[in-house]
Amino acid sequence: MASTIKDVARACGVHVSTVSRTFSAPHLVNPATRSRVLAAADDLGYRPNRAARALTTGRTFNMGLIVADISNPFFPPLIKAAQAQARGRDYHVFVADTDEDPRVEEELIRTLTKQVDGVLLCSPRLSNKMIERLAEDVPFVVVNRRIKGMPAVLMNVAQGARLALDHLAGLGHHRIALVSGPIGSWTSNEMQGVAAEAAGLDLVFFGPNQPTEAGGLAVAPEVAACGATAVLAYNDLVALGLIEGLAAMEIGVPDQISVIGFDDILPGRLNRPKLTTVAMPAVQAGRMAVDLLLQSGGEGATVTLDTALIVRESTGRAQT
Amino acid sequence: MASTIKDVARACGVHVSTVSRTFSAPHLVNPATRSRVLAAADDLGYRPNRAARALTTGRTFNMGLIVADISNPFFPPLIKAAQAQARGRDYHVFVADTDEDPRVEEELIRTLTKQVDGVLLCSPRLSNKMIERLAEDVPFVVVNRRIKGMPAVLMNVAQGARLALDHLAGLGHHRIALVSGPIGSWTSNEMQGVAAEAAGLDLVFFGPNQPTEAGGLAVAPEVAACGATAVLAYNDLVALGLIEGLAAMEIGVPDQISVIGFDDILPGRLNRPKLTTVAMPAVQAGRMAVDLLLQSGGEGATVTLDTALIVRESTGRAQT
DNA sequence: GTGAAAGCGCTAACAA
DNA sequence: TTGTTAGCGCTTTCAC
Repeated sequence: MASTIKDVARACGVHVSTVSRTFSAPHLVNPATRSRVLAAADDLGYRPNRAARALTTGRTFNMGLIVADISNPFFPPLIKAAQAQARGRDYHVFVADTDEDPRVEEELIRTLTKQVDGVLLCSPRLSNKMIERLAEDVPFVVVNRRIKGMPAVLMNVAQGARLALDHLAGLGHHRIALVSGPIGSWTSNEMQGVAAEAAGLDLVFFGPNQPTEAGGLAVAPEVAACGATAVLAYNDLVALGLIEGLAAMEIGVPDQISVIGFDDILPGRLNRPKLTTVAMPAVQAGRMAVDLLLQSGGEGATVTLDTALIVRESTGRAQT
Repeated sequence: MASTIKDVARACGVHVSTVSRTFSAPHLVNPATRSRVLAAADDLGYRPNRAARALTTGRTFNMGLIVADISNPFFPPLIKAAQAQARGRDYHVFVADTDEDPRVEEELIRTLTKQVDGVLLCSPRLSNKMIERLAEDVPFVVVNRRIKGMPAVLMNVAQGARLALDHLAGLGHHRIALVSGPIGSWTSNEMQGVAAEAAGLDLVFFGPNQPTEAGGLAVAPEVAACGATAVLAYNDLVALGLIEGLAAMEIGVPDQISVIGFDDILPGRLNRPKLTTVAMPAVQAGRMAVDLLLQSGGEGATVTLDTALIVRESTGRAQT
């Protein structure tokens, strides 16, 4: 059913290499022949087999996109954007979910390696050393993590955290709970870094936590008990879980406790109260990651994207 | 850097075909040789090139998953599940977003065809005729749509709609607004079919609408004005938008109007009031779709998955 | 049980 | 401008 270059060649009485040329170097073939070939190809519904082509050229026109959890609402917009950008460059993208498991992540990368021109690693859970090792076999662009000498798309979490802390301080909050994410998360570390140098604030640290609603729900009692009047959560999901847990204890947000999340995901925008959050430029990040991967020239380039505080309804003046 | 079958062959002094056999038909090779080959392969970090293998075997161990909008919260769990199931079968999956554009959808399928063993079409926007045509070149499994003779994974929307309507009737609602989705949506049609045969209920129809929060927000005034005491929305996003629009008009849910959505997406679970909804088995659908695609025997098999009403907080007794 | 040879669909020198 | 040839990495007869 599916026609090959041979069929086309036979159909218009030329050699296969001529057909090949019409597609990969059209200017090298006689206009008349070219149009004959094109007509025949169109007629047969011929499409070059990209995998076969890759065997000789070394370029697959495929890329991998590896992510810890597709259903974390933070990722879909990023995936969508990356996928769209890739399509614009005639690339297909393998999307793989590691289920937060480093072993799965490693195995996925290994099996993908030969089939792609590069892979986008989003918030990887693998160690730096392992990533560096794997990078010997396939080009990476890392999103949300900094690894020396490796192209990366970073979001300015520190900036966002400062914005958030300033906002809270401005509302009269002093004792603030910092609810972090999983161990080894780059984002978490950045947040803590900012917290460590925050002057005049009394920060209480909680972690590690699952980066999910459940994680937030679980720490809610501790957070409530610590005497903080505000909390900065690892991400919106955690923040939302936290709010829910607080509500179960009849603690109102923002009346009794203010809550800020990170990411700006859809559920936060729809929540009541609407979540105050640090918006992460996921769409832009997806696009940039693809560009960085494809412009082989820019080795080691690191892009840092701005974040922004979006004040909505989950933060308010500290109760006195 | 990346080693091939040749490298392994040379490393342990056997012919490439022996190495090939060790991986694809281990029982045909002498145990002693086998372990020598395996050792060498491991040593060199050899991984078979799947694309090259596909060239001879005709099986790529790749599949495509095409979806209209990755960032619609309904899809990520389905994608994740499909991806996980595929991984368990040693398959990789190309995920592509069509941006709701049929042309993009067609082009994507065409370029993917040679590179995959089959494709999962989720809520496709293409015409039946076109899908049937494309199916000549690559096996499909369609999700959320019925096309004669084509394997499909359906969710029992009609059942869910009946459940929802019964629930509302039981709460004393008679005049119920039906807020539909886009034109030509299979799901919308199913819902309307059920509505048409609902006895003793006074249904008011609104549509078509965008399948988003904005769509719900936009119809809120009309719905409020129509005198209905309850509404069945096309999906959760629409329901959420509706609730927000109603709130803006100071109409309380469920005190003044009850609202039911479809899908059971995360934002609905986190919303206040928590959304009453008809849960769609997205995870199961993703898994089943993969299974259907892979069990080539089951041609034309159609699976219909049950839906379930999840009563939460957005529905209550009709006000009298 | 293992090697030799052909071929999958395509590209890339090299000739003609 | 076009055809010839070789080969990408792998599998699969077919001999041995």
